[in-house]
Amino acid sequence: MAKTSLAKLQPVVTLSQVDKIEMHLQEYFRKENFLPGDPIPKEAELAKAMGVSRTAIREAISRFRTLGIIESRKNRGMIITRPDVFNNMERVLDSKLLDGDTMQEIFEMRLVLEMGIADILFLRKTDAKLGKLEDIVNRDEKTNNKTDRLKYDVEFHSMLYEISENTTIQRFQKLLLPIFEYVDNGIHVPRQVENANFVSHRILLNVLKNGTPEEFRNKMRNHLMNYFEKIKAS
Amino acid sequence: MAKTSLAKLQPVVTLSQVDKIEMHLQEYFRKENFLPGDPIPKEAELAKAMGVSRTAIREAISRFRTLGIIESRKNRGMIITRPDVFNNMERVLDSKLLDGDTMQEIFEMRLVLEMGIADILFLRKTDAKLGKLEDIVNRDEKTNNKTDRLKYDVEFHSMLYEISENTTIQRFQKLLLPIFEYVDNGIHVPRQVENANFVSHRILLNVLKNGTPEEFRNKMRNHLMNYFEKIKAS
DNA sequence: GCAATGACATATGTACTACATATTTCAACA
DNA sequence: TGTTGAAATATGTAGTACATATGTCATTGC
Repeated sequence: MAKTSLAKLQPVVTLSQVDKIEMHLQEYFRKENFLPGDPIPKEAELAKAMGVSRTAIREAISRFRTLGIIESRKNRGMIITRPDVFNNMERVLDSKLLDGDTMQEIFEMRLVLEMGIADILFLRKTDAKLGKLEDIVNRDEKTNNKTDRLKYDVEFHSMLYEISENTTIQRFQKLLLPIFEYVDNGIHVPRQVENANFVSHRILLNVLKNGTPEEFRNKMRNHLMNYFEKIKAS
Repeated sequence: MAKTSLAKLQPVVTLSQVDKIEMHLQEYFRKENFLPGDPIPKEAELAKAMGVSRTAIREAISRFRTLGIIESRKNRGMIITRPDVFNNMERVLDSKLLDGDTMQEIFEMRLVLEMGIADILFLRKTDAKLGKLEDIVNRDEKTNNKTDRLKYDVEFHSMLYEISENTTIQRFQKLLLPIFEYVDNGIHVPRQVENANFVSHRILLNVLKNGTPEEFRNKMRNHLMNYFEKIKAS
């Protein structure tokens, strides 16, 4: 037999009935310009209109519900809802089914975000927020308890995201926190007073107060250096 | 009536039967240490074991299928699958139900990623990849066609993500491309030969070849300046 | 023997019916 | 007028039956 490349003619995909219903509904919602809050037809009506059983309709609708596009209030009908972009990622992450490589990549994504957020921070920083950040740094410097310091580390970086005022990025970061615990395993470094190059939270704070985005990015890079060293190998 | 804050004691949430089944299954899969590829019990068996109808089981399973955690092959049973982190975000984005603010925030996230990816690029760049990037720049510089230049712009930035070799970030970026078209609307700037500060793709390429991550970040910042100007107002 | 054919078992997909349950509506009643 | 309660409504759950695609295995024919 000749050495053929079958991979290219894969997508013959036979759509199931429910798949088709899902597509039709999606199209319907869009064409009729449904907006969040709008009620959609009853299950029975949809079933009758599309000539299929209520069972199939329910399964299709169930998908939209899982995606957060539709909400159904018992006995009152269903409405379109505004989905959360990262809605279901939570459950996927929680499933512990992601492979190590993906986890590692997501971890990298966090590093990238922290490096890149500098400009936004300088655009949005306020005295109030900087004050909160300073509180965290103060408390951090006062403790020697290992778990406390870990906690303050998380708080510090979370606060940075909060200063960005981008709730989507914040949400993403919160979602990812459990992953850091997974990947962080063993990497997390103690306060590095011994390392001359180490950039502390205090330094980052001061740069954010009086410095420039460029400075901040460079300091942040040093602050996260250990992680970059770690991923270089991968 | 006193001015009370009822908001805080909302979460009395009555879980539906299917919700409970979903939780139980999730726990079951984890405790039994199911891995991708493993077959799970038949619907009928699950229904009997949990003392509920097959209907309810099917709806719970349907959620896992929507999330990409389970795959069912007709008449052959169901197996655990490795979910894609951004699996269903596609459908959510496609629903056009996200509000403008969220879109804007996602757009910002892209800027942040592009700014922060410099270090990874320098860690992973190869001559082959740089060659491809140069090809794109060459073709870009040769054309004056507006749509072509837009195409090359997308290609250039996509190629950067590719150089990062982080397929998760790549996937995320591809997912977001349609959003850029939405938000980009009217912002997208023509080749700015007239602007002395403007950093071209050619410059970025050269810095990536012979410069440092710090330089690259600064150049990239200038390259994306127009967008930052735009978001400042928001 | 061995390959082709076909019957059967299996498990998911779809359909239909019935009833449970929570919410709203609205009329009856004190 | 305000309360109560019955009817109507629409989703949630249960159960049954059958369709359909896949795999198994025995039968058939060369």
